[in-house]
Amino acid sequence: MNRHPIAISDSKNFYVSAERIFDVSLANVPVIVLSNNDGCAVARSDEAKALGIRMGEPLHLIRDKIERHGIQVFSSNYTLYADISRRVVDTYADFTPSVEIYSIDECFLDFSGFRDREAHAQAMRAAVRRRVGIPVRVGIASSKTLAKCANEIAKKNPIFHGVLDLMDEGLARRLLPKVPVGDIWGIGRRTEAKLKAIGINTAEELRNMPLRQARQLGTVVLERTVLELQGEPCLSLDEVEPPRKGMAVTRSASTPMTDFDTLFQAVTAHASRAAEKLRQHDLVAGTLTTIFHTNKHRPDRPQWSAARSTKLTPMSSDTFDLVDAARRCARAGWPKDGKPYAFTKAGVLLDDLLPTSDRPLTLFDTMRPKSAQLMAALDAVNERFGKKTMVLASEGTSRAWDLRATHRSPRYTTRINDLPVVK
DNA sequence: TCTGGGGTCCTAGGACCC
DNA sequence: TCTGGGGTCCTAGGACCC
Repeated sequence: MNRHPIAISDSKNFYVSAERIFDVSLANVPVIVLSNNDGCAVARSDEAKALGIRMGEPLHLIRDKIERHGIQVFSSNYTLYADISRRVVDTYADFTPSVEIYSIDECFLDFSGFRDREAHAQAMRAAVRRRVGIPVRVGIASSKTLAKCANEIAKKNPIFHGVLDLMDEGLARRLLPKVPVGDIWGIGRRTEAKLKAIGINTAEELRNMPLRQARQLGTVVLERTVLELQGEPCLSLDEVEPPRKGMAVTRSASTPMTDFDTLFQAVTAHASRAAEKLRQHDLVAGTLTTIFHTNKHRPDRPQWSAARSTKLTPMSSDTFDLVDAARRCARAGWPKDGKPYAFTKAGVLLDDLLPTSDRPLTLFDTMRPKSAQLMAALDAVNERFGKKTMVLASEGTSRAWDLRATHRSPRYTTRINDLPVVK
């Protein structure tokens, strides 16, 4: 089989490493970076990990430790991290023709064609260290999942000096029995438990699992993981970033929201931030959803969660439209049974995103059905398709026909399905 | 009035990732 | 008192149409 080496390079404790670039006094001391709301630790230096600070640990539970050990604490600075990330990617690009950005601190790299892959990876590491100041580790294998395994092993065993090449089957057979099944990319807590229940505890054991059984236990996703562990690539290197499908603005509230006005304010703020984000990315949204729920960490208190969606017609990135839609959704989800709920989280989700330039023609504005707008929309269709055409509002309703009668339109009438697809 | 199957689209929920 | 935020993909089941 023709096996192309894929590398994954990830930055060590990325947010912490980024902060350290600008402050040498942070070297060799415990450092943590907090989540958006300063709620919990999302990045930890090795020293902080050694003190037992866990990923996602709430700040209020570790105040003691911070005090006692003089741990340096930072709020997250995503603008900075994004900039550092871009510089790291630029450096990778000097070492391979093909880079897939997987996350803010990880890239998959095409490593085929290099005679000494390990030396090449070491040279790349040194370059990133020198030019950007970030330590990275590299795993190499014939599939993404195996490369992630290699990276994981290199991360935990200093003897590899930050680079492990698992293209060699003999080496893979020696090392994979030592990788816990839960450490494999794509195996989360649920699947780990299911696998352990049937005696599969390591990467080596998972790789030998019958495909049919894998599919039955964990759908095609698990089946792919097994194939990938066998060295058969199922996930290709994807250089072009796929268009985004949805986006979200959600926040936990420091003080619970118990009355509707307070929730209204939160939803309003999130919706206008969401509108900003849309415009930043030159997108419009077709669907808006609001969500809010009570504190799941307090099951002793009355619980409520609500999610309500609405279609945005026309598709929009207009702050006013989004705020308006979000408020309507929130009102629809607000509890009516009079219990004293304390909401601690609210959010606005946007879906069915399209680039602004691809915004489809709006034929009927259902919120404000004015004949002038209707005729303007039809004129836009005519102009676009170069023929006299009238489009039905939808098949199976008489509304379009009624409109046609009302306006005595001289235009032709065409089924919506017969029109060219507007993308 | 009863009986059928096939296809598509949509949605909710689960699981996972960084 | 205080417990992150932002994503993707897959499946099952219902609605609807022919």
